[in-house]
Amino acid sequence: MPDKGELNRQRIVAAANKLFYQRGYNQTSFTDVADAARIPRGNFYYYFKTKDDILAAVVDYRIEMITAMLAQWDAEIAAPRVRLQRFIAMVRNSGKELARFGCPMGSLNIELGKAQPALKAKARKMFDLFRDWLAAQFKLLGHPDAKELALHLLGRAQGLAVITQVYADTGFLNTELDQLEAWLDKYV
Amino acid sequence: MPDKGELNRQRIVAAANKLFYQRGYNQTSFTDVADAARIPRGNFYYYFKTKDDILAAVVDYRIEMITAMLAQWDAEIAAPRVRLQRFIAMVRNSGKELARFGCPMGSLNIELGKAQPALKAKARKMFDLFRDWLAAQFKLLGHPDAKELALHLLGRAQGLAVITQVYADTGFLNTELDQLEAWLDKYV
DNA sequence: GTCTATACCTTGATAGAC
DNA sequence: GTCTATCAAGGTATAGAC
Repeated sequence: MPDKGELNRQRIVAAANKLFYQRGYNQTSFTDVADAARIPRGNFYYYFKTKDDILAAVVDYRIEMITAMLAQWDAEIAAPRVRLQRFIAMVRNSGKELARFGCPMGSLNIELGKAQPALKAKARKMFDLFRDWLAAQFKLLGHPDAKELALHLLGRAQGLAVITQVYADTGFLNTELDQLEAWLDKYV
Repeated sequence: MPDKGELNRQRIVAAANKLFYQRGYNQTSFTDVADAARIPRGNFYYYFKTKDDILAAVVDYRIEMITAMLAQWDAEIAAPRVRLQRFIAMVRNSGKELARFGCPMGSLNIELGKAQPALKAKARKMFDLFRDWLAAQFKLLGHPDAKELALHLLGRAQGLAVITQVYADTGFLNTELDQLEAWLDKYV
């Protein structure tokens, strides 16, 4: 069984993960995270020395989540085309959160990309996971330009996330995702 | 001729506009703006009472710029299809800035959308300008679903901006814009 | 491992002399 | 209109008792 320290660490990462998504990294303070995790501020530094360390742990956590999700899709779904549909279904299921807070991957990368290059490099790895997984599916479907198609789909999803957040509405998201599904069926 | 106060005000807005884009709104301090505008910190408050006031002025400034640009396109270009191509050309010409700082409209809306709803409402108006102008062009081309098409094009551009910033590369941007131009020629 | 207290800095913002 | 001095609040981070 995990020791108490490890449990506290996990609580902190989970709380930070949520806050960084909902408020943004720079808009979340140490105190916010400590309060949410119900860890006294002083004790906090036993687990993480700097705020950047917390972000690194949060990104690692997200990378683990994404990796596990993609592995599960691979295990559950044999057909690449259906796997791609699963990706689109995930975006659709995230509609409510997208409308409120945008894409967790996209918004973090945009925030860090402005003036925190070291942190951004780490955050970009989340994109790499999806890009490579999508490209693998397109390749299985016999597309030589698999990487371009992967970026196309990823870019479409990011654009939808932005519009959905800007207008705080999922209507456009759903019609566009319908079109993307039709495109997958017809042309891919 | 404008009085000195008005000139100072304009200098502040111009400096803030640049910094809010390059660093983000919340990551830009009063001091940053004052230094960039070369206005002593104390004197600063003669022109703007709060940071939100500066943002409001910056958004108004951007709205003026966008409005003027769209009006100029309308005046210079008669054919709606060519106007739409002009929009795509603008995105293409912004490649370098997109790679470094993302889309000025998109990144601001995403940042403010997280936890500053009042400020976000104002920032969204920039999107409205483009959406309505694009919709007008599609309508002139006889499309009953002009608003959907406008949001589609706007969303595509936003998605490209995100991918371009995440990977700090304009290669994908340009190939995708080529495809968008072909789509305009063929299907619109 | 846990927690209190606190140092030290930067922030947005004000007062008031000139 | 301009500028100095300063404030209170909130930020990250540390020292050290328990």
